[in-house]
Amino acid sequence: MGVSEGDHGNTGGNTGGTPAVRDVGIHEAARRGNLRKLVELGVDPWGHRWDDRQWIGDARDRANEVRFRRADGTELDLPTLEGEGPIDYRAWKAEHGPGEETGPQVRVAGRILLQRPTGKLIFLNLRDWTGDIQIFIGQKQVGEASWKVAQCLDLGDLVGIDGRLGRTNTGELTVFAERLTFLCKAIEPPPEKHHGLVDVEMRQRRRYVDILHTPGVLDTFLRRTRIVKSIRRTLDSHDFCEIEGPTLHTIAGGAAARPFTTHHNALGLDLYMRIALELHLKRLLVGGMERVYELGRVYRNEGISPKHNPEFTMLEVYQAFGDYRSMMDLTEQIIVDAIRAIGAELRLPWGRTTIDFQPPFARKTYDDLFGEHTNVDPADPDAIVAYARDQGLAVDGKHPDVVKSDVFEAFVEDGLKGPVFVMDYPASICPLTKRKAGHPEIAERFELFVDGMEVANAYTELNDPDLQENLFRTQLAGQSEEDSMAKMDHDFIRALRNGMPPAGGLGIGIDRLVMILTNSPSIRDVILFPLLRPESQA
RNA sequence: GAGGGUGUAGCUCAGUCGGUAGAGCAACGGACUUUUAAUCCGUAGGUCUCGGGUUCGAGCCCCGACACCCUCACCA
Repeated sequence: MGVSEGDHGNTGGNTGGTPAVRDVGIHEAARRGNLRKLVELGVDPWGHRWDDRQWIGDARDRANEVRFRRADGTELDLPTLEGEGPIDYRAWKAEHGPGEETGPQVRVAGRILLQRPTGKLIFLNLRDWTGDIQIFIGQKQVGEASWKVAQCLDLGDLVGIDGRLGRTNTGELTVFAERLTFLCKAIEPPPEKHHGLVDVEMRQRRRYVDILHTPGVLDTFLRRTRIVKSIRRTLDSHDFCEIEGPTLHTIAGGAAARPFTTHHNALGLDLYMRIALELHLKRLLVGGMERVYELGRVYRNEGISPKHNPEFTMLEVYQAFGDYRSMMDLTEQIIVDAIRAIGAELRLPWGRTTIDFQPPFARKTYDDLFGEHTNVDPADPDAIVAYARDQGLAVDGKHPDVVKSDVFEAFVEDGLKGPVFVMDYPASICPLTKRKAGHPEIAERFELFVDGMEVANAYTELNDPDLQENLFRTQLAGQSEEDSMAKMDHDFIRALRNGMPPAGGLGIGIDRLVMILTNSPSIRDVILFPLLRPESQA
């Protein structure tokens, strides 16, 4: 850094919360200098209420109100920049004059992204979350007080502008400032103005900078909120009610994953962060909440990858007297509604390809896909084990259906472009699922795959308490207890003994759905604050 | 957990064969009332991620650590 406090003489003695002992970089020193000048002008550098303004996007929408009034009283529309380069608006005025431009009064606020001072005139590019607009600040036009404030502006500061909407000589829509109101100082400089923040690690650690300066980031996260709102709207329109279940569990049930552990001091109780929403929602089915869902965070203590974050958002839905086919229709509607909610087409770009979400999505059985992709008879366990061994998969000591599942995951799932519903899984790997009538070896379960990624998972829910208890007791061969979904939960069994209506249940990984709908290659592109190791404080 | 890659100014990036650390933007000083990544003149800014080693000499070679990215494994 090299610039110590004394060098510029503008950090010492500052009582506005400046850290007492710290090497202040040249950028911070300059900004603190401007901050002090503002204070000397009697301006609060941290601003005040300014909520009677309009969005920049709304101001831009008033562009058609900017008109040219000729001396004879007639009004003309202005030429616009539609698709073309800059316009020589000065020449246009000379041609159509004499006259003057008129435009509506606007009040906007935003962050200074670019500054182009040209002597007694400053152009700003101002941004709020609805868009950008150019500001014209002329020394004569804006008045002495505002001009003095304008001399203290740094990139990244927040300002409010009162002025008239108009166009500059090049035709650019601009607010011609009549008053400048300072709203907040930025002590840290923004990133490089052409490229923004590029370093992936810094983008994640300083998401506030990323959202502001990396193109498309704000849009992706706003789309995420629209998708989530749309999902709630779709479910609410079918009379589902949203609940909040416990996130601290004494038994980490409902899925096969390693949990995070935690501890309650007063109770002296070790607890798990939930890995799924399932078992409590089903208890509510027993309790008569016939259509119920939760949209919330679950935690899995597993590896991190472009498709996995330790905490992620899950939707689980349960519908009394439905089954997995009801859930298939609902899944389609949730996704199609969400795509419409973000104003996208049903044919969505995905990397270098597109994915077509025109319903109905393909529906194929597990065994059919298994046979298509492996040329092995899905009903022949010996052939499957032999195939798995040939392909180098570990088979020793594993239940044949586990081997079949391993083969499916290794050689079928990745090839599923989708969207495709994979239906009817081997019952032995689905301990919470009802068996198909007349086919006890097949579970009424589907998973929705898009580009090899599991996006949704649904069952016809198992509601036979005796069978459920048996499945909890029977560990599958080759599965360690901690890897198994089948963790005994006596209270859940007791709930089933009170009678759970036959039902369909559905789980959707919200982060993955958002990835696909926003064409984001990594789950960390759709999670605001993904887990990172702490920054070293050196 | 295994393998590969990256780490240089506030930011974005160069850095040749191992021989004095570079640019653009940002910053500072100056000029400029219609600019568009404004322009022009000048100035300042570095623990080359960290720690060892080899060498007369290391941003560069070797060893180790840390962080992030990618692939694989566990998982959704």
